[in-house]
Amino acid sequence: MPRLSEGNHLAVANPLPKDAASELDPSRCPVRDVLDHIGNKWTALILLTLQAQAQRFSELHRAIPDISKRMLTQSLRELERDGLIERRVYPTKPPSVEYRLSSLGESIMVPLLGLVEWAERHHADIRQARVYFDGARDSEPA
Amino acid sequence: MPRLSEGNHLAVANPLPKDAASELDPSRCPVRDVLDHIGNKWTALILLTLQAQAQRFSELHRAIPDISKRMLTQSLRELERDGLIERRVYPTKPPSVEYRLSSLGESIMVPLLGLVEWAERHHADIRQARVYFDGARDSEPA
DNA sequence: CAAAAGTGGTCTCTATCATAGACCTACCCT
DNA sequence: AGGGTAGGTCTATGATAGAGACCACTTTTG
Repeated sequence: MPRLSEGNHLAVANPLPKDAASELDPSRCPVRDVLDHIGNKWTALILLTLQAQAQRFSELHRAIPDISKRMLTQSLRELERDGLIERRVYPTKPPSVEYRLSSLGESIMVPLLGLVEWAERHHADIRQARVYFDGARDSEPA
Repeated sequence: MPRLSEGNHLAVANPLPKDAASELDPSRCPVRDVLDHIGNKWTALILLTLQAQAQRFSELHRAIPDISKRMLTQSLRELERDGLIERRVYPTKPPSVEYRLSSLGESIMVPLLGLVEWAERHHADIRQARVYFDGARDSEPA
């Protein structure tokens, strides 16, 4: 049967909604751009920590002990570059650096906290699903 | 300087017991567990694609052309293991496999779509912030 | 029959990236 | 002068993502 006679590079044969199609293009897909960043293992964690209050580098490091300084620096730079946090240097005796959410950063907290809430509410379900999945694999009949 | 309580870490909502060790353990932190997964570059994209409609392996691959089969398989397994999607094998002539959101998977779409909406709404701000950040480095005023 | 093509993957190789942790400069305290 | 804190940078290394070959099975086509 003649399927996909069209030569489109996207090759979407289904009448998918427009938002699904736009997500295919990484260069102009906001979702991928944003999600790739906040999904970066540490970024969301940093945002959530800063949401409580502005914090200094070392405070952040203590709050998230299992991040390396290098990754903390890198993640903070990225968040700063994206305008989600602000970096303020105070010319104190040893110059202290404070990181705080920008207004843009605060605005992302709303959906992000929604996800956090979901995670807390359904984490047990996920763990249970994993146990079942792994168990079913083990006792899979031949 | 304001001393941050050591147990702050993400548990903004709950009063944290002195058992800070449990917070350090990523496998026990629902937020990290969940975010690490849905932030995994492809997983959120797959969920969003499946949200439109249940799809087969090849359909998914066509819908997300720039994922390799290997990563698609791996991501689908992970999502299945976490109970977010269901894998149904139909014993057709060439056995066809259909992936669809589970009820748990549908429930995560609510906060996830919130994040998507945020991303679409603020993507311009982010890009602008990046331009400013990168430009400010070059033309740093004295 | 033989070849092609589609479905649902697995396997291997390689380039990239994150991580740990050593190191560094500057300042303060004792 | 030794040690501690602050805010990082640098490097070696292990894990990981990505590309693409390969596989078993089946239907279609010549």
